[in-house]
Amino acid sequence: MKKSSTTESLILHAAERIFFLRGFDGARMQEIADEASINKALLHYYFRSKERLFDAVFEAAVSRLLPPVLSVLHLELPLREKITAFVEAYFTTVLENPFLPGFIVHELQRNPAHFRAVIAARRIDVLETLKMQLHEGAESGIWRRISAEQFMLNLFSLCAFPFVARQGMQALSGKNDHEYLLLLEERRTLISGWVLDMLRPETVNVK
Amino acid sequence: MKKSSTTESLILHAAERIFFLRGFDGARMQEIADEASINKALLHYYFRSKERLFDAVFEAAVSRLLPPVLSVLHLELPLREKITAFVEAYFTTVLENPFLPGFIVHELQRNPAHFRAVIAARRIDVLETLKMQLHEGAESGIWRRISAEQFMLNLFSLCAFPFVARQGMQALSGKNDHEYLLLLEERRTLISGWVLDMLRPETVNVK
DNA sequence: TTTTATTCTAACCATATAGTTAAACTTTAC
DNA sequence: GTAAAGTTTAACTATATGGTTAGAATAAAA
Repeated sequence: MKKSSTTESLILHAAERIFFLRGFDGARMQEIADEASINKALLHYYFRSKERLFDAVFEAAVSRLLPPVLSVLHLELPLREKITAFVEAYFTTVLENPFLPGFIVHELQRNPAHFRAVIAARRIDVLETLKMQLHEGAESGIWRRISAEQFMLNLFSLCAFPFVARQGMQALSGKNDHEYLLLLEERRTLISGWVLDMLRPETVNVK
Repeated sequence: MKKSSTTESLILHAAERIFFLRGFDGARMQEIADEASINKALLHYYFRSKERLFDAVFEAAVSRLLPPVLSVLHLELPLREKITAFVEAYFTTVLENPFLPGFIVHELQRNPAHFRAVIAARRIDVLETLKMQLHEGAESGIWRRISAEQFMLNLFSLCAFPFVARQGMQALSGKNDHEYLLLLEERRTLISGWVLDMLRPETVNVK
């Protein structure tokens, strides 16, 4: 049973490349088979159907992105460090899988229930810890009052959107792939500062 | 030739609903025909092929989003007002077409050249004016030094991502449709403040 | 070595889908 | 009112696609 496991992961990796690139509807089983250099029937031998193969890929994708990224939000860390840790975790993970965010975002639209199910199954609660921490910070006057939801949206937006809309941003900015990567690396060092700026208590009339 | 123009826009609207929801690959010509309550052959009579019909929808979509949103960036306005105007334009447009951002983002991934072509054809240059304005602001010490690209990314990210990843954010936050809309309306009033926070010259050790 | 279970393939099937055609219906022009 | 042009439809075609099957090749067990 040595061969089976390697073939299975061979298929999974090929399917991942194709599904990441084309989404569920755009992907062809034949193309996945070709990508894996195997017969199309073998796909069905290992994963009964296109749906199941896709589910496996999606599950793996979510597993690769969410845990490393969301777990830092629960750590016992000052907000400042937590933000930096989040940004680092996000960029590290996503720079290794640049199509991941777009893939997930598209599946979010295609089949919202799918993602909900995955989230529910993992009992993920991102906001719990964050809410407390932000509340405390606001009470003690260190941070501006902001809902955990808006804070999360800001953090996610600044990190994820440049990947999700990469092609569009490149088109608008005229940057080539290399230049855009530099831009992303620069962001990696800047985002946590920006997020903290948004948290700083409002200064009175900076002019 | 009265009927033709109404039928054409009837088809376009139906196609828009379906393409927005399912993307090019997920959409079926039959479903579009049903949505428009017409015969499938009529789609081909008005728009030779699925590709052409999609192109028409995409062109219309880009036309609806980009001009109102990007044009404000060229106005002779102080940065502060410009940012507010941008956010207002974005939310006004997108709240009327909630699937627009996701649709464009997906097409960006599926066929990057398509968007590039549209941008090129319109000779859009978002950064030109912005660069000067940010440079002047930085020279005079009013604003922090930041590249126009990063600034644009920040602005776009904070506005667009909550729409693009709406289903995911709702899943993570547990908000229902109505609650999420409230969150978006709240953002609409907050984003320009945040963007300005990110622009404010770095204060020395706020602790 | 022989038998059995597993892994893999070529050829096939059923169906869904984009696109076509020929004819009917409707509007416009005269 | 009639002919021509434009619009719409039912029925059809060709093909792409997900999935199946029967059997070959390979590995494991005896």
